[in-house]
Amino acid sequence: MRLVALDADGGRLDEEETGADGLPALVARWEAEHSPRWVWSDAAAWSPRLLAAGVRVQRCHDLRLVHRILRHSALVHDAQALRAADVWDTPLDPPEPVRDAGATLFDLEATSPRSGAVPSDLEETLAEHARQRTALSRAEDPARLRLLVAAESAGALIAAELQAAGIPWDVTEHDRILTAALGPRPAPGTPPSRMVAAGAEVRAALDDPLVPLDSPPKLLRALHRAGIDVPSTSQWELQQHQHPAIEPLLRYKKMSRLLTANGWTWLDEWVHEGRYRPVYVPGGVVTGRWASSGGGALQIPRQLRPALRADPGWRLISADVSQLEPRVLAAMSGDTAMIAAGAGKDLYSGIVEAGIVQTRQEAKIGVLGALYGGTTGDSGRVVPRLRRNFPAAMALVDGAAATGERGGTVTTWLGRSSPALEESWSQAQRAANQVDAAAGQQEAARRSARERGRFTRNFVVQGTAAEWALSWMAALRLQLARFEEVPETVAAAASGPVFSRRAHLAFFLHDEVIVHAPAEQAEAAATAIREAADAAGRLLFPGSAIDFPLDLKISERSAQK
DNA sequence: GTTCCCCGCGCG
DNA sequence: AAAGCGCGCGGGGAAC
Repeated sequence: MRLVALDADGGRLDEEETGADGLPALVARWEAEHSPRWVWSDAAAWSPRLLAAGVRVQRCHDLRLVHRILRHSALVHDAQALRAADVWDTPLDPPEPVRDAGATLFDLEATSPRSGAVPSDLEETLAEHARQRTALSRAEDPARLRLLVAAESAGALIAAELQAAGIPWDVTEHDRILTAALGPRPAPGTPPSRMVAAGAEVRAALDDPLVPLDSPPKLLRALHRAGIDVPSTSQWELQQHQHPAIEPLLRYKKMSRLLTANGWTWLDEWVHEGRYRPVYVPGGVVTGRWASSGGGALQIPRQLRPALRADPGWRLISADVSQLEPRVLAAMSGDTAMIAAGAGKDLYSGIVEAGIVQTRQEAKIGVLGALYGGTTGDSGRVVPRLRRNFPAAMALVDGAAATGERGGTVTTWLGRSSPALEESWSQAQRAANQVDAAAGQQEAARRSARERGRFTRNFVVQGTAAEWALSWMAALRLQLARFEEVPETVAAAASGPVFSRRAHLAFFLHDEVIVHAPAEQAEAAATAIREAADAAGRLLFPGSAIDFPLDLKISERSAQK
């Protein structure tokens, strides 16, 4: 394969050829000599093989991810050429981890580039890069879009690095939690003892020795037969009722969830040599949030947090942002009252102290209602008060909702736009507005419009929060990469060649990061996390008084909240 | 026998 | 307690 060096205007400066085996060494040399921004087809395809060889790059431009932003962004006016190149519009997940070691027939496929992936040959890579450069240079507000492009690309590197380093995971502690909750690990195919016991209690209370507790339709019929009149078997419906079967059933459901989602089978499949290596999917959510694929990385139950444990002589530094989304909304809208309510403290308490609501819980429900479009219950009662006290913030989300109800497109702070609607949606709306439209048709169209409005209302805030989080992690990653290496004697070998001797990101969850660091670097890592949060705030909202306070802890074990 | 959808629930 | 947004996953069971 060939590497080409380009100048700032896209002109060719230099090029070099190498075989696949020589690639990491050549990349390492160019990285050291030029510190370039690597333009490549897809970090998810290139980065893992470099990391495995002990090579890390500082910056990249991920053509696949950037393409998906630019082709939809309302800030890009001249996108015909980009949209025509639709092989680049690929949502492809990273390759499946090889689960079946016996599948030798497919070994070749597992190590070669992914079938159906974006092009990776030099000419098409250069052509797409040129299209993206053109689109960016002609965009409205190119500076913001360039921040987004850089942040999204940094995210692609971080996702690959998080997977390579892994989360230090204490199998013994995980087993202890499972055993305490479920009973000792049972033989394969048999349920654990405490589930068996809870199941027996439910069946006795229902006076029905054969109820299949794992089949919602059958369980629902059995509940009805016992006189428990619930519309579904969900826990919050069950909690409304008094019956001796309810308590053991809820207990059974909790245990069943833990066992099937994160039980011993999960442990065997996903934790190896003390590391859980989740598959992150940057840009996997329409709003720009990350998704995950396999292992449920973004749904690790809080109950299992104690199983995250630093290697000997290392620490975990976990930090989450307090009320990220409302703060992002306050900053975007420049709502001075809302910014002031959160300044240096808990935003919800600030709303109470400003005399807008009585309790922190009310403040939280009201703010979530504002972000999600809640109209009923407590949230519906509090939102109007927020609308009076935070007019700019509420105007921003109300405006986004109104745009969505009309079928319009909304755009995040840095330029990611909501996906286009199906033509059938607009047709249904038009049809419902004809004089002869049936009442049911009109009601369905109104409901669908309101749903779209709630989606676009939330999109601008959730999407901008995702941009803030990417900027935070990108700044943090570069700072951590400058830390000194610690001696081989305290290396965390399981973190792999790039990360075993230096503080590194180990976990990310929307508004939370965990860094795994040698004990002597823990304080410095904590400082870096705080500085990166401040930097992200200034980068996205220069001149704004908004702050992003962190809840940060240094420990050997990740504490349960 | 395989594929797809729904339910329910974990996370933010 | 959920509600109002965004996800992934396992299990059951219908559809193919």
